[in-house]
Amino acid sequence: MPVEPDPVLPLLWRHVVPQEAEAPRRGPRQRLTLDRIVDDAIALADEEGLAAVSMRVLARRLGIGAMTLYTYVDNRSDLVVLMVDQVVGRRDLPPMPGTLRERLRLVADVQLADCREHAWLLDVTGVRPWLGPHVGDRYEWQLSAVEGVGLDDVEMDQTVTLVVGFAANVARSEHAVRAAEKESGVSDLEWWEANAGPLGEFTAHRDYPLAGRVGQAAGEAYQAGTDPARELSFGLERILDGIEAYVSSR
Amino acid sequence: MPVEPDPVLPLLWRHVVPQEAEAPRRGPRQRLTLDRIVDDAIALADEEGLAAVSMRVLARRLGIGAMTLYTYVDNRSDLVVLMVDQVVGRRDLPPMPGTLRERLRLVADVQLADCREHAWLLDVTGVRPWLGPHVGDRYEWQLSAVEGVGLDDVEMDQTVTLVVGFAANVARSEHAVRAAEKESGVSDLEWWEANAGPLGEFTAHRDYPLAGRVGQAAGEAYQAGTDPARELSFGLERILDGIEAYVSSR
DNA sequence: CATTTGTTCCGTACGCCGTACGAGATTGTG
DNA sequence: CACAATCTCGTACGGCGTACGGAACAAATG
Repeated sequence: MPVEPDPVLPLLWRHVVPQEAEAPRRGPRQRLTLDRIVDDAIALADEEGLAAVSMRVLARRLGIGAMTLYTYVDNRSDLVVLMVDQVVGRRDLPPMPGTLRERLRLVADVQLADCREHAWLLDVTGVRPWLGPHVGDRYEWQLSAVEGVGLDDVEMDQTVTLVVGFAANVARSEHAVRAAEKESGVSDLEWWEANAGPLGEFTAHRDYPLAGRVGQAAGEAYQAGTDPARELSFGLERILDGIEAYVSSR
Repeated sequence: MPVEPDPVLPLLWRHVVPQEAEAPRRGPRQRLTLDRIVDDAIALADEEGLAAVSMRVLARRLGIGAMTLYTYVDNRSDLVVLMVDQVVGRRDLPPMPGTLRERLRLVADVQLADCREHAWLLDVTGVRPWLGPHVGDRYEWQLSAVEGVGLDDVEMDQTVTLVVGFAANVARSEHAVRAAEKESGVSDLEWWEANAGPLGEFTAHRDYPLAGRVGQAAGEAYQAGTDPARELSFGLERILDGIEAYVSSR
């Protein structure tokens, strides 16, 4: 059985390929644009999380019937794909600075900023990469940071993946705390105040010499929250050291 | 309003603290053990994914009524917390080898293996870390890899986070492909065969000099799938280079 | 012994979810 | 004008988590 082309692709690339959208179609005009719908879906996800973007809630927000959404989009997961590409396309990508180190730092900063502003991006799974034009633009821009430094093609991809993945992990750990607070309705600090006692009784039955000491230090450092960039910097600098060493060794 | 202690904690630590579980309780004995329930939930998640672990389906698998599950667990998210700690506790942790590099490689390998065998771990979000005894054991073990090399406490945590997070990202990218295949019912290869044409028409309207070249090379390298460890090695070795350089510079 | 009390078990029901289906309204085409 | 295609959207189905209440049961109490 042959596989049909994915119907979400023409939607993703709708602004790149003007196509025959100009041909007048029968029936009433659509009252909304797909851009408007996806923008509202993004706003909703920013405010309430990806799970809150249900077809009914989004439709009500847009002032249309729930099923009307399905005349714009085949299903919910296609909508999420469109959201990702559209939100990635919003950021205009600064020109690459001079040194490799500065370039990769910029790549990480941009990724972290996007994931912080749209934490639901971290919840998007099961999407084939490299689908939409803006994601393509982003990948192209990221690769331009490591072009011409002596890496082969596969290594370029792996380097970008490494840096971008690390930035996403930083955002993910931040997001995990917020998500837990939101789900339970209890702030992180309140939770620890209420549970330090019971937890202490339990851990007393086991030995956690390192975890106890280090966990506390890391928790305080995080709680102090001096520089939000601080969490990023240690890991990122180690990664960049490793990449620079590799590049200059060739 | 004071916050109550989290009722999932006694469940998590039930095997560590024998507590008053021995006291005979009124009413009929519970027909199942919590361990059995969580084990079945883990098996179900391994087979069908975390989303397939619904209270009804799990209860049917266990041969009990759906609502009976709530006499063992307060709610579904508590069940997931128990699943995580229990599955993390299954692996027995090998002793740490001699060099820092070997140690961190082992930490990464173990993390990757767990995430590959139980890909649903990557879907677990909103869980406060450091909750259960086995997660604590794991963290203790991971920290022992970087103990005594000259890092301060916060740096030890960041180093472990860096390595573990990278291994998880490798598993995540593998999982993303499988998840997309499962959701759409179309294998990755089939999808690209069916969509290479349309996608080519779209990308022809835009310039992706690097992304086109590198994406193809990376895709082929992945498709060839020579050594599964290969994907891990490049990024991990760069990270370890960076960590070693930092450690020896102090 | 009988009664009370706290548990376990679980059927029913409510309000969510994604979405299949089909009826009516609206528009361009022959 | 009639026809055909398209948009809009109410209804409905099967899933989800889980609140609630009743029945069965076993230990504590009289």
